[in-house]
Amino acid sequence: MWNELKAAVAAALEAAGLASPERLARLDFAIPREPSHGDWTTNFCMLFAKEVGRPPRAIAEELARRIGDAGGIVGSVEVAGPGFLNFRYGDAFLASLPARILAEGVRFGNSDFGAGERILVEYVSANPTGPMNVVSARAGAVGATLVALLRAAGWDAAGEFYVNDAGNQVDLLGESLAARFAERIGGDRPLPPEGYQGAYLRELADTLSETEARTQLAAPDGAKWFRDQALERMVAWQQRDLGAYGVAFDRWFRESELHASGAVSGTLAALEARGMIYRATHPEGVSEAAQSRVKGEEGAAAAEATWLRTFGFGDDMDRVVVRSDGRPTYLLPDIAYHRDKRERGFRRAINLWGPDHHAYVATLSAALEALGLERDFLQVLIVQQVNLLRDGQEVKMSKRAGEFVTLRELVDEVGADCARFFFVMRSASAHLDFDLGLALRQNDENPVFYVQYAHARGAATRRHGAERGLEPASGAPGPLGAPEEVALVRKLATFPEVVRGAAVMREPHRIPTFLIETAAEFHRFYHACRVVSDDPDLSRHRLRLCAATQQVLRNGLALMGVSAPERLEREAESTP
RNA sequence: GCGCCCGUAGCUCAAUUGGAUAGAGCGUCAGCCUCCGGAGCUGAAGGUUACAGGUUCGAUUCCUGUCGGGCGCACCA
Repeated sequence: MWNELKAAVAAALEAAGLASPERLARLDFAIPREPSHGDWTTNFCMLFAKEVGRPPRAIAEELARRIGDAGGIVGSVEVAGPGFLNFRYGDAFLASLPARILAEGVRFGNSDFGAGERILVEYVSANPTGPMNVVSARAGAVGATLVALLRAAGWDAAGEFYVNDAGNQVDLLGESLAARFAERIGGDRPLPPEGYQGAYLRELADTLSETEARTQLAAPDGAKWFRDQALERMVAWQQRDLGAYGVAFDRWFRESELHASGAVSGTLAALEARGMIYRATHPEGVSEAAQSRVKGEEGAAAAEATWLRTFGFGDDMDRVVVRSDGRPTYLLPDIAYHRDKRERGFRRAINLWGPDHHAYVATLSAALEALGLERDFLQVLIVQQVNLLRDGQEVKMSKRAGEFVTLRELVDEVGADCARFFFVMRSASAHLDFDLGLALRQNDENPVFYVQYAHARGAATRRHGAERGLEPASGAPGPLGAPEEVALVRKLATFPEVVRGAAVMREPHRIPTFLIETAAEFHRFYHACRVVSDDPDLSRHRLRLCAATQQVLRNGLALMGVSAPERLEREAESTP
């Protein structure tokens, strides 16, 4: 519908002699929140009034006269307020919409807006050194929904998990596993001072083949074996937990691949060739603000390191890419990884990071620009932290004490549907309070059930109709008599635009918001309009409207990976 | 000290990349099932959008400052 509107207005602009490529590119439409303002609106007459040299209302009035019906969609156009152009659906279009929705089925809501542009969403990417926490759970829900949204809106999107399997954290993990195995057989191999203390490593040690592990414990290069064992089991564990959560990635990309293929050293060479690399004990490029920091610290400046000129590309100082001892910092493989993404043909990369990495956004963006990638290649979304509550009381999460709620525990307790809906429901950039008690409650405080109930209620109504031999209408559009019917159809009509907007803005939370509103609209309709009645014709048309609503709810829930049950099991009444 | 994110009804949050009269849910109060699932619906009360300026036809949204909360701050990832 957005496309049809744009074409109609573009033609009117052309006819009025006001068209230009720059203006057409900025031409946009929105759905007004106030129903009396129509079904669609655009403010562009106000935006161009100055440069055209005419009052906005005069431009709007001229265009309103020239705009056609946009392929049967638009019933009326009016000029309102300071120069808004408001469009209203025609009755015939609204009446035909339920049938259109059912004909499009799972594709209703999709568009080609992304024009097939390739885009890679990297998310979760939790270090394989311990169980995933609730922030990973949130990132998993948001990331998976974002990928689904981008695909629905016409992008060629893929989801990827970056496995940090090359740093010294993984070495430490292997050492910790060796220590736990030694402990199991009564051997002497102390846990490293910075080692991982969680109970999961003891469990993991128990699954090792005893003979093999004994041999490797004694072998001079046995550390590598423990490292690989620990890594593979941790990654498999992550894959299992995320799978149970309904989050699947197109690829698990390993950092070690970049080292093995020479991509890391190749990236350094490429940066060098662009004159972005120098060796020094101190950074050459430093902002005034960071200057005091550099002077304040003295420990790091013993020997020459290799620096990258990120200062000048938006970072506040240059950064070390190779340490003075010759080992690369984390930054260099990160650059190599993003270079690899670009070379695989992705035009854009979206990364979901935790709040503790937000300062790193400027550094990596600057580094990629220094490498010559497009300025808009990387987009980082910060997924804010989660405050876990239980009936209003904060759940303390301290890793040391081991009271740490994992993704698995969360899914086990509230279910994947509930967890995913709650995480996607709030904008990713805002801190989130997640109340475990509330999520478990199966009543009207819980929006997941509210939406699922609307779907199940539609299904129950259709079952009821079928018992009387009434199936949803399949022929010509029926009249929309009651205002509640019209309101519901209007709401369903907005779904493609909600999907498009959520994808363009990278705001998955708009989907659950829409679903809650749609469910409310359906419940209102259900109360006001008897669906299965003595009038078979009317009954079949209303059953079709139920079916169309279910389709939209299902499509929206599917974007979030949440199920749309045909029936909800009633909670057993505790009263006898 | 510097940087980034956040601040909206008693609580949790929306508000369509600057739009028209700031909306939902919960909680509170008052109503609605002889009828398709009451896990529902209707109504009431609740606001100086933290505060002070600025930009313009128009600001919850953008800019500056103040206050409050969170996170980060040279060869750890």
